[in-house]
Amino acid sequence: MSVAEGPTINTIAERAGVSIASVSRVLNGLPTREETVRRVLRAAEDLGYVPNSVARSLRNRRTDQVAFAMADIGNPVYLAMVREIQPVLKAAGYRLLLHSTDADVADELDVLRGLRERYVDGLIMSPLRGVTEDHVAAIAAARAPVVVIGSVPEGTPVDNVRTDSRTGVRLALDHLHALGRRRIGFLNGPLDTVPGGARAAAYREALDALGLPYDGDLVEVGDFYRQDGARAARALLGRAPDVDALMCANDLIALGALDVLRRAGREVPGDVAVVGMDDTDLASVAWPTLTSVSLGSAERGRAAARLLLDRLENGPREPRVVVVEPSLTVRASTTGVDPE
Amino acid sequence: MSVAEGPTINTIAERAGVSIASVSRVLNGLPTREETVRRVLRAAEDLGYVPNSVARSLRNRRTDQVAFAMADIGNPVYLAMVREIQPVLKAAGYRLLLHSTDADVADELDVLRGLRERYVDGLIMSPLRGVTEDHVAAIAAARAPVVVIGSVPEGTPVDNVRTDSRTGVRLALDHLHALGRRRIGFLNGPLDTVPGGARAAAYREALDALGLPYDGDLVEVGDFYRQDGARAARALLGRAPDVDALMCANDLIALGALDVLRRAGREVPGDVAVVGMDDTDLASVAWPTLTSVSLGSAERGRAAARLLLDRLENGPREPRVVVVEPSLTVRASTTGVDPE
DNA sequence: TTGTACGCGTTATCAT
DNA sequence: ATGATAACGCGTACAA
Repeated sequence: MSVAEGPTINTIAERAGVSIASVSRVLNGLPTREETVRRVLRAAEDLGYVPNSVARSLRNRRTDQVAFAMADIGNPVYLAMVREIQPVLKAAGYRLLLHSTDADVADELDVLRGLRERYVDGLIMSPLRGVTEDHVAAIAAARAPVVVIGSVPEGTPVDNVRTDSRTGVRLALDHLHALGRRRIGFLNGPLDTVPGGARAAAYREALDALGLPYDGDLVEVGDFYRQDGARAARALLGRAPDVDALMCANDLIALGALDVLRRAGREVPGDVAVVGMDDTDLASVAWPTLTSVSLGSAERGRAAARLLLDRLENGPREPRVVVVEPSLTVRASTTGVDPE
Repeated sequence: MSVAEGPTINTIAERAGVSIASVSRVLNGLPTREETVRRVLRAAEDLGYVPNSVARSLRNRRTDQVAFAMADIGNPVYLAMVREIQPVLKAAGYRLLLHSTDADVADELDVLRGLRERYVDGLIMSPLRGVTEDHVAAIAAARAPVVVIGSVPEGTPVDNVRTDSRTGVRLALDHLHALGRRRIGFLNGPLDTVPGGARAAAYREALDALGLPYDGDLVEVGDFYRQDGARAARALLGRAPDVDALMCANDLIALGALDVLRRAGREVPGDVAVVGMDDTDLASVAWPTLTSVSLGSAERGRAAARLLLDRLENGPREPRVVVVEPSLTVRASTTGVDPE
């Protein structure tokens, strides 16, 4: 509430009867005569002095801030990432800034261009619709290190944390096949998103590998949210009532599918087995609990934070790629049995 | 990746053959001779100039940043708040900084004291264990406006957004009573937290109002997470097998209770009705879907952001209090019927 | 050991 | 209309 001006090193210098240089030295622990140290510290204490971080940033050319730009804070995947990123940065003395781009490419580019204002020392970004030429250009002009979570075009000079959703889909379909399912439907997200595109290809590949035919009636595309999943599931069930399993491009879609199956009186997994993707917190809350492909969101967040810190502390070096392996968390929506 | 130094107004001035004052004027849209404007803009364009936000902050004494400090990003309640706060701030031109204090009072105080570094223009804070004298002192010394989400001691000079969990508990118990439940258990969070304490009192009051006796066997205290809820539910069921309803201090606790009831073969709501609190996303995902007391997390977040913006834009004024009314979202865990 | 003076990049005041 | 110059608060090379 108070609007009083804060004390600066000048105020302290005056009060302690020394120069601002001495004040600065004492405050930064540089060798100083004991008497001077005492007087400065005393004055600083009395005045309740706290260094101005903005001035310090200007002088030091670093803000001790890092930003994380994601599509949508509401998505549990990004939440899992933030949860891991935050403590890593905090431990290293960085503050975390959050950008929500609403999966809007223009917004993403704004964030990247904004880096030139130097309000952060680095950025972790997870672009939904992929890294375009514009992204690459903006990253190059950014003058601050960027770590991208998600796939980037071959040869893009950026630190990069990715997963292998292809293998992820494969794990899921293998699992379903082993359970005897042969009519495996696929509820995907938008094809113009990176995950959507990759998962579409992966689905066909996995079918091939299993010797199952591709049937367009078994595929439905919507957005990545629960209602879209419900809509898609309804459509697919109408067209292909004999479907005996649903592979979903993320957990939210799977939840929507579960809703629809329940209302339609189809048993899960008895009639239709369901697999989600991302293995979010929701998977263990759903009923039946949801078998889900983990793409290591938490690990990816942590890895990205570490890559960025390393770059911030050690400067330029070869761009690095970290790949997080997917895994399958089996729950009741495919086996009928809940893991402890 | 590049480490090139960025152009400053000096660079531009040189290139355009004018003084830095003119550059600044042009860039800030102050009246300037057309010829000068053209040359400056041209130079700025050529050089890809972007103003340095740190220098600007130092000069303007404002950072255009606001922080939100919460106990735990993992908690869906705070997530709901962030989701609302972010767009409001963004629209007003502020960046959002996130602090996770792990419900640690010392951490909260650190954040408040940190305000004196002036790295943000304002702060929204949601202290779990209440506003202590230390908080009040730190807020007063902060030299940046603070908005507290949660209750604050009477007369504390801070903008404040609160809800009325007392009424919230009352709504839930009325609902359960109307459904014929008479042995209503209570799974609470830690009593030394503000929500925990308030809800404990509210539970007794509501029982009184309904003419139901208070029975210590029907009350269990744990932490605010799912496992704690499960533990508490187990204990309570052991002591009072005749319980016919469970009021839970938040949704996570309720989820834990649902897990236990299911394993124990108790029907929900047939044998035991369950009510959660906070009405998070999880409530509609759970099975059965969870009746939950909404404490307006989203509204509270939005209100807090607005209060802060108002204070930032209009300066000192009387501290204000916004109260968000609770409401009950009825779902299957009490009625057996899903809404819609 | 200490003080003076300059630079970090902007904005704003005051002459001209 | 424009330019020189003084802040904003801090850190440090250099001189004393």
